[in-house]
Order: sequence, then structure tokens, then C-alpha cells
Amino acid sequence: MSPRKSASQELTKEMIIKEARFQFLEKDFHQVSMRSIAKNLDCSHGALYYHFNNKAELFYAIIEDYFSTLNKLLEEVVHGPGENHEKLHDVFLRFIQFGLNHQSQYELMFMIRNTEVDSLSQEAANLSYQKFAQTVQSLTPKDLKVSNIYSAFIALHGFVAHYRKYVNRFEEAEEAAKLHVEFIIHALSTTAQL
Amino acid sequence: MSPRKSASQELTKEMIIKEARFQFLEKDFHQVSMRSIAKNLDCSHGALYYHFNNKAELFYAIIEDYFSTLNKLLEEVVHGPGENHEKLHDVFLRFIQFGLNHQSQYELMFMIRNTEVDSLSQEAANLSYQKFAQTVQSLTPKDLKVSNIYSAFIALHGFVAHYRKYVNRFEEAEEAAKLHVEFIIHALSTTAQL
DNA sequence: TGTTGTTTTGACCACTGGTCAATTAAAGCC
DNA sequence: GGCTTTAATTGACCAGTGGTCAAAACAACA
Repeated sequence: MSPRKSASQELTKEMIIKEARFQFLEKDFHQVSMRSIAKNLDCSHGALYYHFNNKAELFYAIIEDYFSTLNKLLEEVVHGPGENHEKLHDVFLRFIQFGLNHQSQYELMFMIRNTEVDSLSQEAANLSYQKFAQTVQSLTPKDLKVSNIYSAFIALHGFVAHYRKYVNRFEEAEEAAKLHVEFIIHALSTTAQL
Repeated sequence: MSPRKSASQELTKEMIIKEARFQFLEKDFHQVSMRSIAKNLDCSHGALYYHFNNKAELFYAIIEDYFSTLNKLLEEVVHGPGENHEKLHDVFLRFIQFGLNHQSQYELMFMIRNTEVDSLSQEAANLSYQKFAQTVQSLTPKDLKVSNIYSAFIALHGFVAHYRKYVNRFEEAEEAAKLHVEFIIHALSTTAQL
């Protein structure tokens, strides 16, 4: 009966992303549907497919931002005040904090497998890891083995992947997080130099 | 037209589990549908709901076995030959091996969140972790901090959760796994006693 | 005014988990 | 044997999903 909105209420990529991001705060990838997004934007779900080829593409657009948010977070710590040892502690803790306070985003960034989301997302994740690795090395006096930095990353990832089942916000797991970070840093700081 | 099968081809819980487990080898929880299971069993998908209240219940029935499989695996190592230090190494490696060679099972056992699968599964996971913790302590000369054992577990979990994105079988990640296990054991063996 | 291009609609597809009245086989009983 | 009860199965149905696409309606420009 009434295809096409009047100019004043035309759909934009930004509007869609905004709404998707909003719903994404409370639900995860599988729970946020194209239809629910369309509903809140007062348009048909078909219209979304004019702006994005598929759901994964839409959500990747969101995720991109989050990678740079994470990267900025790490950089902030590095260039901030304090001793290197404490900064390292902080970097680890903030990574966990990010993961637990942006669970559905973290899921898409680091947990969803190849096929489900773009391979672009994979690349972004790799870049993000490299950033992490550089950061860790730059905050450590010794030359760390690459494999040990990787292990540290994986151990952090494990914390997020595990606690997201039980906890909704970082604060609820803060004590455990500190202990875990302590554990990782201890491991790093006592491993043999390259 | 023809409700109820003749006795020879009546459905049993076991048949359903068998088929589900079979499909579960190649696909994950979200990809294996009640209908695809029913199709291969030559019955309607409605019939499955006579034997299981819902999909989660069916898959929990599968997962139960896998928890005991994992537990047995760990026990085997403990009661097997060799030095404690090597056994510990082996336990860690086997945990990873289990995770990467039974990915969809592992997902259900340790990664899917509260609401999606039964809370029964949560309990089973906790029990499994306790078993793990006991095992680790029994293979270690020192009194380990509880939090450190937990960190070790989380670090292992992180490895599985991470590599499952890139790898289909343990063998493809074996070298990396060994390095990671080395890292964890180093951390454990140099932490302060309680 | 007409024509061209862009955006939106809504019907449609094939799928999902789940429900349930109706039907039929088997089992128990006389 | 028949007669009744009970257990299992069907298939239509529901509400939902991601995705497609011809048709319609608006915008912009000639």
C-alpha cells in the first residue's frame, strides 16, 4: 500500500547501526533479529537488506568500532602515568573489563567462528591481537617469547570466555580477575628470556 | 495416515541420542535441528518431543556422557605410569585434546550460557572442574592456591575456546598446545605455596 | 510534465523449536 | 478371540528466523 518512506524519514546505514548497537547492548548476536531492528525503526525488515547484504555485514559494521575502542583503551593505559609493571597489570585487567562489559560485542569479536561472521572480522581480531602483543612487550623489561605473549592473551581470553557465563558485569568478577591477572603476570615475568 | 510405528521400528531415547550424537560430530548445537534428526530416523520431529521435552534436554543427555568421558580421561592419566610432573603435563594436554576433538560437545559443556542449556549442565561442569582441581593438586608436590588452579583451568579453557575458531583437530594445534601447557605449568610451579 | 534512478514494501521461501488433537499400534484383560 | 486402555506417532499448526525479489512509490532531474 505504501512502499517507500517520505524523504524526511529515509533509512540510513547509521540509523540501522545505531538501533542494532542499541539492541546489541542487552541481547547477543543470535537474539537480535533483523526483524526486531526493523520494527523499532518502523520499517520492513526487507529494507535493511538494501543497506546491508546480510546480518553478519551489519554486525561487522558495529564490531569495527569496538576493535578500535579496545585498541584505544590499551593505548590509553600505555601512554598514561605509572610504572610499566603496573601498566601491564592494568592492560590485562582492562582487557577483561572490556570483555565482560561488552559481552555480545566481545563474542562477535573473539568468539564467533569463521563462517558465521565475515572473514574481515578475523583480520580485525588478528590486528587487535598484534596490538596487544606489542603493548605487552613494550611494558616488559625482558624480551618475551612470542609464544608466551600468546599464552597470556589466551589466558585472558579464557577468563572472559568463562566468566561471561556467570557474570553480567566486570565488577562482579573483579576480584577473581585480579588474581588471574596476577597469575599471568607472574608467569610472564618468570619465564626465560628469548 | 499412519501414526505409530510397528514395534520393530519404535523409537527409543537411545536411538535418538545416537543419531543426535552422530550429527553432532560434524555440526554444532545450533546447526543440528530436531527435524534433521527426525529425518534420519524416519520419523516426524514431533515424535522426538515425546522422548525429550526440548532440544536442550536431548543434548544434555549427550553431554552427560562426555563429562564422564573427560573425567575418565583425566583419571586414566593419574593412575597411569610416569612421574607426577609429566602426568600433570599430560592432563593439561589431554584436556585441550578433548576440547579440540569434541568441539561441539565442548561448546555445550563449557561454553553455552545458563539460559540456553539446562542448569543441570552447569552442575556437571562444576563437578568436572572440581575433579580437575583435585587432579591438579594431587599431581603437584606443593600446596597450590585454589585461585591458581582455577587460573590454570581458565587458561586451558582459553586455549580451546580460541583455537576452535581456527582448527578442526587437536593435532593441528598440538605444538601451540604444548607451549601453552608449558606456560601454565611454569606458572603453577613457581607460584608461592599457600 | 515525463523519465530515470533510488529506496521501501510485503509477499514469499525454506528453515527453526515447540505444541497438540487425532490416530493407531501394542499390551493387558476377560 | 474380542475389548479396552495406554503408549507412541503423526502432521497440521504456531511464532519465529534470515534472506529474496517484483512491484510500488517517492525523489531528482530533464
